[in-house]
Amino acid sequence: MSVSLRPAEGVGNWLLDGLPEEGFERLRRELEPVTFALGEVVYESGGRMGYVYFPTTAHVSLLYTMLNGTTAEMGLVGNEGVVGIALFMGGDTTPNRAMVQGAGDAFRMKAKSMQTEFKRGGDFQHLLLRYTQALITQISQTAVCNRLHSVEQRLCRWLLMTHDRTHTDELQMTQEFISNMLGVRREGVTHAAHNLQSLHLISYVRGRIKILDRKELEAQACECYAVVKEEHARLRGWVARE
Amino acid sequence: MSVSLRPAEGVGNWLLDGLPEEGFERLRRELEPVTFALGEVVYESGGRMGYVYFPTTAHVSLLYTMLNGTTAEMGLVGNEGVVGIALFMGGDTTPNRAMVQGAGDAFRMKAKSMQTEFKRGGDFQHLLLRYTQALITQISQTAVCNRLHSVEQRLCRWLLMTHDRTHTDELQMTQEFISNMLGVRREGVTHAAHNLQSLHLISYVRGRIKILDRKELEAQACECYAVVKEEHARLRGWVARE
DNA sequence: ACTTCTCTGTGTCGTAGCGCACATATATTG
DNA sequence: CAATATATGTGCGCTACGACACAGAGAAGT
Repeated sequence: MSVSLRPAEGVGNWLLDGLPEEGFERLRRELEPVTFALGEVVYESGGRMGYVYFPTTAHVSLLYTMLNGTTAEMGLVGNEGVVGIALFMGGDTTPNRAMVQGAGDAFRMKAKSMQTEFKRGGDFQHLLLRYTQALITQISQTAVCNRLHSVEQRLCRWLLMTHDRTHTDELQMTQEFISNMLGVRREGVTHAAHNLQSLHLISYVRGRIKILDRKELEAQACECYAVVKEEHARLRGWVARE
Repeated sequence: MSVSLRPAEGVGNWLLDGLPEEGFERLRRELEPVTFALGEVVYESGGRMGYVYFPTTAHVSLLYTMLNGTTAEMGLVGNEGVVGIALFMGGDTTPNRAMVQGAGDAFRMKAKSMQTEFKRGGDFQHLLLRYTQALITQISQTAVCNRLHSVEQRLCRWLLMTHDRTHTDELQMTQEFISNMLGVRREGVTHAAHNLQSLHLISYVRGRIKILDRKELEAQACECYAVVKEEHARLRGWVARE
């Protein structure tokens, strides 16, 4: 009991690592490692959700597809959170789709187990709900951001959010892909990305984007990035570190 | 015990009325009626939240103000829900503001009481969480809607959402006000409203808008209205009634 | 009745971003 | 090493919407 089976740094997911030892020990039997490939669909809109996923190195995009086929992202989940909140919120499904945006690993847990654990009502429930609130902030900010900010500002914000959930400075994604996330044309992304490249904030070739100057990217992004990041930090019970 | 102190139709708020008798009896001592005036600020961004509010005839807008002063709405709460979810989600505050958009009544409950009741974990918690998920859907849909749909479509959607939370066919609000909700210029609203009036879907004069043809408004609105409405219905455990 | 305010209508102009068409450059495959 | 597929660059016309400026038409106060 006094010796943890969990590596000192934790398993790599904030929610799991935020648990006290005893809480984690019970949960760990329910966790099963999985690997996600780029583009894999985690949940289909309205579809049955058999598991919740705690990303460690993977990250997952929450997006909505309109009747006419156009898409836009409303949230992004990395190792700070969990994919599948509807399972413990009581809705079972959601009208949006979840898609792997960065290949990598995660732990999954059966829907049933999650619901049981959630109902216990202790630290785990607390963590999950606080995370959910942070996600709500993220989605809310996306709503206003989509309305009020330019493609270029939003691209900066999006690159930063993605970079935060990635372990390298090189993101693997095409402009076409990004356009589906931002809900704009591919050419719009090309244009904005071109600008950022000529400012030496990023560089890219065929589906590989390198982040060159995070600081400047943050300066070019809209305020939304900072708002969401600070709220995530606050809800983790931390003071954001400079 | 067998005789309810609650009127047969309920108190007028879905969450409160969704509770079984015993659950409600305990809660009712904590509830205090309040009246909201149009434009009243319920919560300031980041401000202390002393109460949660269960609207009955009032409705409240959740909105965000950018640094440059422009605003946009991300959600709307009427008698189907509760204002102040951060209090039970564990965040205590949110970065957005809540403002009364339709004058009327509500019940309020002290933050502390709410947290205590929520922790009991029974039906009340269940209802609150399911409502929260519906709200998330609403905000999500607003995010994609803001990105992909025209001012006129969004105005239709917004009028319908507001009408759903109002007891009359006459809404009291200026175009200037609506423009702050939709995150567009006042002239943009004037233009769209003008169109809708010439199609005889609405009529208006100086801050009074009459809904003339709901059915057609729904046809002119984007799909977002229906998606959110159905999801609300589903999460109430009902089948949407035609 | 007169002034003042608030709300809505309208026009002009600038720009962001869309749709489409197509050129170019880099991978991948046979 | 072609041939083909994929990713990015670019130009053009169009539309929605922004910023600004001001006119007219109820309300509301004096």
